[in-house]
Amino acid sequence: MLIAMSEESAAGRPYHHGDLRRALLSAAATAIEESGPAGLSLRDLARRAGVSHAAPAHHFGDKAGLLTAFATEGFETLADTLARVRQESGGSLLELGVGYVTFAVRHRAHFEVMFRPELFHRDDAGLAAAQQRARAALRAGVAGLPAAPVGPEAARTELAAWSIVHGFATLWLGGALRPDQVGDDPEAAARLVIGRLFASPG
Amino acid sequence: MLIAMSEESAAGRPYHHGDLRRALLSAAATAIEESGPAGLSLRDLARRAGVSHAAPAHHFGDKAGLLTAFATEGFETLADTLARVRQESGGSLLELGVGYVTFAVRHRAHFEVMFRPELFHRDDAGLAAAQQRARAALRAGVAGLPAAPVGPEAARTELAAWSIVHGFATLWLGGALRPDQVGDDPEAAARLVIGRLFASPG
DNA sequence: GCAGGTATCTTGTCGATGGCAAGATATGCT
DNA sequence: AGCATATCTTGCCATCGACAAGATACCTGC
Repeated sequence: MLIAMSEESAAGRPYHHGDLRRALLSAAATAIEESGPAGLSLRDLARRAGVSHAAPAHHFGDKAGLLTAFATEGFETLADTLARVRQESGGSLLELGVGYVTFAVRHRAHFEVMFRPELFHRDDAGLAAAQQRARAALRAGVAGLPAAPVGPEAARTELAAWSIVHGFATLWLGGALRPDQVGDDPEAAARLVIGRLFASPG
Repeated sequence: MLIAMSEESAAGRPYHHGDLRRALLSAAATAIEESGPAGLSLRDLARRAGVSHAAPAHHFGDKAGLLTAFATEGFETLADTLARVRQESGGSLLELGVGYVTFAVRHRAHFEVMFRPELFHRDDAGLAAAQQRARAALRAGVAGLPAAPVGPEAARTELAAWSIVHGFATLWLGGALRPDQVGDDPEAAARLVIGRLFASPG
């Protein structure tokens, strides 16, 4: 519950590792980027953090618990990213979509876990709250359009926007898009694709 | 190499199981629908098929080999589905997109493996051929539009269409869409969403 | 400052899994 | 009929997730 970051963290290894929970989540990102969520092993994370094989269970209960925390972290980062983009771009839905893709590419490991509910505890309260935050950020992007749709049309627009950016991100991460066809810059490619759906007002 | 479907298959169990390869692929679909690709176990498949735990390895080499065959099967079915839809709908890109979503929902297990290259051998020749077939079916849908785009614009349209249907299917399968917001009929919801991108010419 | 309580981590174990090796058995070709 | 081969079985090992029990360091209350 408290942050036990003493001066020891600078010198030797902090006591009882000091911040194992964070270290494990960080190691998980690296491991998932290397081998995907299916190849993740709690024992491998423990080795990366330099602790015994059973240490992770204390912080997360089980493997799904760790991935629940990992997904929650992802949804929070996504919500923050979208909020910041909306601020900086003046409410452009195009830029919001590009921000979504940017998040997926830069936080590939998180993104790959976030939408795979069989990997984590989908009824976790913190997770649901983070999901709501991210969802609200997306909705605000649609609601803030100059010619903002209302009612069912708004929901449809939101879902269409979400679908196209989510689909592009997923296809990109899955390696389904040949570099010689879409280039090697995911943001530029995303901008062209999303532009096919919405003309940028900003 | 040959189909050993003798008259025994009707009476008792066919000898040496008869068609274990097919039985394992079929069992894999059921198992993946139940627990996702990550929870798949070769030993569980062997139990479902009534053979010893090492039997699957003979047909597929390893787990990734089985999933390679499984993904190939998926791409072939997808290509067939898209070709049939294009025939029946008279070349409507909207209906082609709906067909993509229908495939994903009705062959959920296949779809969940097909775009996760870390699960299979991505350099497999048969897999690549099946991917090409499916990809060509999608491209033909764009090329057959009444006002068919050409050059880079065609590629952009193709990618936008693929992204929006793939994204919608992925979000639907991942349970990210609340039934009270999009209903419980994926095809109807997909039609509305895709319609946001392309007006149906058919 | 110290003693009890607690959070954190370790060690040991169990059942299950993937993969490999070696052997058994049926099939088909000659 | 006999032999080569495809198919399947048995046995084994390293690894994994989960659990139980114990050790260690911290922290609170006095």
